Amino acid sequence: MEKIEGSSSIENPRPWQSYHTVYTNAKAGMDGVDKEKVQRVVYEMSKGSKYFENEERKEVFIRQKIEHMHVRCAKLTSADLSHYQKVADKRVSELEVRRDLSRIWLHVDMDAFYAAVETLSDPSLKGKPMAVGGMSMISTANYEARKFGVRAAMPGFIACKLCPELIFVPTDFKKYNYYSDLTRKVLCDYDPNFMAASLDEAYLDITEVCRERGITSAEIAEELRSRVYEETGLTCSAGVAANRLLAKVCSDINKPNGQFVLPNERMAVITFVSSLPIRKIGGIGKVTEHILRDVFGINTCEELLQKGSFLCALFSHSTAEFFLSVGLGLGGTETPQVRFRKSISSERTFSATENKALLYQKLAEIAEMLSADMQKEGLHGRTLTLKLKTASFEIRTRAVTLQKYICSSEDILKHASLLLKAELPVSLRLIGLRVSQFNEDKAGAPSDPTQRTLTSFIMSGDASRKNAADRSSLGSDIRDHHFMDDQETSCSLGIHETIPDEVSDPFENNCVPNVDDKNHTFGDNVGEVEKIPQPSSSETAGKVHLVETDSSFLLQHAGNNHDRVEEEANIPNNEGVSSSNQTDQFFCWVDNYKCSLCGTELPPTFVEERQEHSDFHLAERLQEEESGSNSRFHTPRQRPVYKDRTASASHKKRKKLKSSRKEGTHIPIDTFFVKSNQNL
DNA sequence: GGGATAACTCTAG
DNA sequence: TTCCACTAGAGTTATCCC
Repeated sequence: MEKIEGSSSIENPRPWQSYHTVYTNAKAGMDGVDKEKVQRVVYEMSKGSKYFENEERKEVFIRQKIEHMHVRCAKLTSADLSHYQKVADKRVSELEVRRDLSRIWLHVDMDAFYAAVETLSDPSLKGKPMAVGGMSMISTANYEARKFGVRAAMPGFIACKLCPELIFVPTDFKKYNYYSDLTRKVLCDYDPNFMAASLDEAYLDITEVCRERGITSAEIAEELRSRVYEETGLTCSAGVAANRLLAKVCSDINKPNGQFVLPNERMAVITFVSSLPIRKIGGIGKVTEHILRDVFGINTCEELLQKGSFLCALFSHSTAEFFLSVGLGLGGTETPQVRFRKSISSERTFSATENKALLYQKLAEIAEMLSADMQKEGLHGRTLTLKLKTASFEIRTRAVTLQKYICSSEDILKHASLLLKAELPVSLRLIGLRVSQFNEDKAGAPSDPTQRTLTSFIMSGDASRKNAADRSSLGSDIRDHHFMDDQETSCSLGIHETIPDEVSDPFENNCVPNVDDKNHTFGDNVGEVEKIPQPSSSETAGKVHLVETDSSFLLQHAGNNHDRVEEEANIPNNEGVSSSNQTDQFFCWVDNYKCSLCGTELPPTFVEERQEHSDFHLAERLQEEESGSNSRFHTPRQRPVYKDRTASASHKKRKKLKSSRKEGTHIPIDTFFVKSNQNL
């Protein structure tokens, strides 16, 4: 999507070629697929939709980030580069010292798991293109369907276009859990401490079983796959290597029903990763690949090492280290002990609506579902996060940390309603709720978050160091079999302001619809994780940060509901509403395209973004004026309550300025390099 | 300066 | 005809407060 906006089919006869979807990376069973055709169909089916427009917006921001990185690269002097080359060399040396070739890891991955299970249940599906899922989204597709370009995470209606004969089968997680359990019983014989990554994937340390039985890892893999087939009738693929990251890459090489063994020798590893595309690495997704390729010209893992100086110069320590370790073919080799879940959530998509009663009804339903899940697990948490997806696919999250641990649907709904209320009016297509910061009492009785526990007291001493160490030894997506003990989560004795639980509750005065109506259109609430209550050592009382950080908020709400803003935020009447007029006095769009103040390019079609952008400059100017008079910023904060997000106009403006991630020239460049799987 | 918190982003299955 | 899910973890930045 390099230049979709404004381009016609005459200017660009193949606009789909630049439409970056997640469907363009290689996937097992899709070698012979006509990729151009798939891209064209996906593009044709998507263009013009709200989803597509949002993808365009996201693409613009990524391009801006890439531009910023180009600029930063260009500013690096030879002295800088020389310095960062030394930094990179030192880190590579340190990483090399830590290379561990003593363990043998096997990654087992069931072939098209859900589809294979459905075919077992209904043999008439054999040989026919089939997908598990529905019109909105496909969970997985069998290999016959993949030949047409149909794949997981693809909307069903697009899949239909690619393969009109496609058979849809609804998901049935009872079945998948049953077959997953059968498989895991086999895995236990090879590594009782195996790490399940999902229902259909697991990592096994087969070092001991190889040694005890005196056979090779290839033989173990053959035997294991054969036993899984005998027990379940399902095929799987396996990868064997010295660490989990490489084992996962290897399991994909001879898929389906195959295996690949990478010898535990340094040279073999180095040779293997040298030509390996970075996208094959778990943790490097569409965006990271895009940036590494466009900014640094990096396509293979070897090039990560070659460009080490640039990576160390432009990325955070942990991110740069991850890239270098990938270049060296390093990954996790230790088996973590226990791991606890850190959050639990529930979200549902529905037809977009701005009907308040309907939105509160959806919220109530989700609160019910979440509460039921929490009670099943005996979980109580005190941070509640509301997730919203607007009709235009914009994602917002709003969170509150409470003084007490909650798990009842009433408590969840009470606080969630307050968060939602602050966002109204808005047209939404998704509402989600997440609870985190669980208590330590596994029996379920909420503990007092203000009281320090012995565990947290002991563990708090080197919290940050231990967290860093954990990250380097654990694949974060190993989430459902052995949860890491994260009791060392940092804590402090600092006293913070907290939300009184008896806070004035507008929800109680709201007309919240009767939640008895269970005939909602929500899909199955599926959880595939073995959940273990997580202790929390965070002992400080929470505080509220309900101040909007999205620059669009002030504008949106000032424009849509300025009465409320005026009343709640005490903002002068014309501050938000007429911002564009004020801005026009010192700001314009050069060539109707470029910001006269900062040079950010935004096409005329990006109406909302341009509005946000101009208001950003207005806010910036106002802030300058305020800081000149030096007044309100030094006023002590009031005790925070829910209305705090609009309690102080100056406060709000300041926060808005600093965290406006949508504002082109002020976007932190390297904020989004997440390596959730970096240690596999 | 550092811990806690909030918001956002990326990734994976 | 239908028109892009759900769950979870982790990293980064900004802000507040001590």
